[in-house]
Amino acid sequence: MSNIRVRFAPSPTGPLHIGGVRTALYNYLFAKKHGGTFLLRIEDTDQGRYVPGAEDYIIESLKWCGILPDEGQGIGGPFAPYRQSERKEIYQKHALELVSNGSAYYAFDTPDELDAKRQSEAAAGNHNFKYDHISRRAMKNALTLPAHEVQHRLATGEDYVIRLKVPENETVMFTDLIRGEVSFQTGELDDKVLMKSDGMPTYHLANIVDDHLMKITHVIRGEEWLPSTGHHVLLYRAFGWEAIMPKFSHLPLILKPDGKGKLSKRDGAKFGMPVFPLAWKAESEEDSFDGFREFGFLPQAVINFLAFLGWNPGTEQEIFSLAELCEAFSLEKISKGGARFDYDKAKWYNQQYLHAAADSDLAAQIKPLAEAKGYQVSDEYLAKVCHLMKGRATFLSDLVVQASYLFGDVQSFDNENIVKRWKPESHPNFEALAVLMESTEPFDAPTLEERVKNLMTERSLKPGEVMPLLRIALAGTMQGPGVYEMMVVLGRQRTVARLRRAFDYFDTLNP
RNA sequence: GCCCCGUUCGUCUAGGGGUCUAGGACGGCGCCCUUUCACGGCGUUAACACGGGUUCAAAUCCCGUACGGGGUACCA
Repeated sequence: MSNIRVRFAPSPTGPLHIGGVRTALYNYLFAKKHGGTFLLRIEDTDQGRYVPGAEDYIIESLKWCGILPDEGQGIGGPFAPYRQSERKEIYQKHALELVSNGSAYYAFDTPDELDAKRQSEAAAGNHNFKYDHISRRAMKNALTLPAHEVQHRLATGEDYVIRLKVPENETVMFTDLIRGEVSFQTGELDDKVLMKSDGMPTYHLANIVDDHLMKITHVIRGEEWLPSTGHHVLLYRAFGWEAIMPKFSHLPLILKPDGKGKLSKRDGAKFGMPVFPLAWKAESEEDSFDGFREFGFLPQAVINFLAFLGWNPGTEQEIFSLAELCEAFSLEKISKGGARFDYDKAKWYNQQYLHAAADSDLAAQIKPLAEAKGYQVSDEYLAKVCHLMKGRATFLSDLVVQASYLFGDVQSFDNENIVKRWKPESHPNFEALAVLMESTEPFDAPTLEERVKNLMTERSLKPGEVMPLLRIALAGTMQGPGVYEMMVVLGRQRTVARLRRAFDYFDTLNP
């Protein structure tokens, strides 16, 4: 067991976005590759954005994907609690430590005052007001106020925040495992709030403290965090942890299919595809979504697809099981540029996995779908249907939807093709086929094929004038599995009855 | 605006100075298989953003420009 430790640290503000799932996946793969530990931490420091149910959703999603954490919220472990709202005192203590060593300071400017300041600055032509080493000299904080007044304000319970005191003129540099050296001039960085007036830490403080305390060795997160990593390094420095801080890797973003910006929850409806792993039910229709699972995706396919969205092993193999991904994964092979969400590729992966899946496994998975449609069939029968249909299905649901005629009577006939092909005068020939079916023994595909071919020869019938009509009689459509295979699955009784009924119906179209 | 990051076929990508007349996959197109639809097989389409360097040699290294993305909150 190596001491590699990584974390997935989502915020429970709603359903877990597919980009978040990929971040979790890469963390999981990296941990497994190195025999390390993958942990789940819930970053719920924003009380205002907390959404009930989101935490369970996150865990359910990881479970569905098969990438459950080894440690963390919902699992437990030596560094509990793993929910940041339950670690308030820890952050408070650490923030105070920074205040006392001069790396942070109290500030009393209210949100309203800051807004007003931004507006007045904007009116004066400065559109990028920052609370930084220059502007802090003119604000209400422990750097400008006399010590006794600061004490008084604190003592009387006035609202305050603690801000990071960013040095004026330094270069802060770190090595990103994906991007190489990245550096920032501290003069460009603002004095980030570390502790909010409600007593909660901001992400910036909490993630540094927790990553250190939880002995995280590698931070693998989205690119949206790259710009604030300068602050994070400054924080490690302020705590005296810079020499042992985690290695950073910033993942490229997943972009909209049209490439215009990062993929967002609204893109699902816009492009007719899922952007969440599982369904999410909110109060409004607009905020409720179906997930990959509800669309009929297999989790293995989603994982394979996601793994390849921004990563590539450098070989020409495209299909990878989770275990193979763990073996092949490396951070160095992650690409730097953002990757568009390629839904066609996702569907292709699903089709590949569907095709390769065992009939019985598929049967178990579509059973709820079949039952929901009111179909009452045995597991064995379901497996036979899967065997017939899986080669031409993209989604799990296709196995049920496209095979409706295997579960019940034909719902609609392809009348156009019937009219084109059916000749009432050959009804006797088709009746002869039905009679043939009644006696064919054994009732299997090779035997049926042989007998039908013999009969066609005897009566000088061409396959083209027989097979399409048999197909339509059994399935109603010109599409589907082999005619003889369908007959076997339907069984002798249903086949014969269905044929006779259909031929009578055909007569009514072409009298 | 400012800061950070990025830029190879339509898309995901391989490529880490010569083996690149740039490889694979998805998509598209065509053919074969099959008197269904798919699967499958074969073939085809199509890219190193631009401009300067460095070098005997650059898709690969450096600089600039353009374009794209991200960040710029008492959100994460």
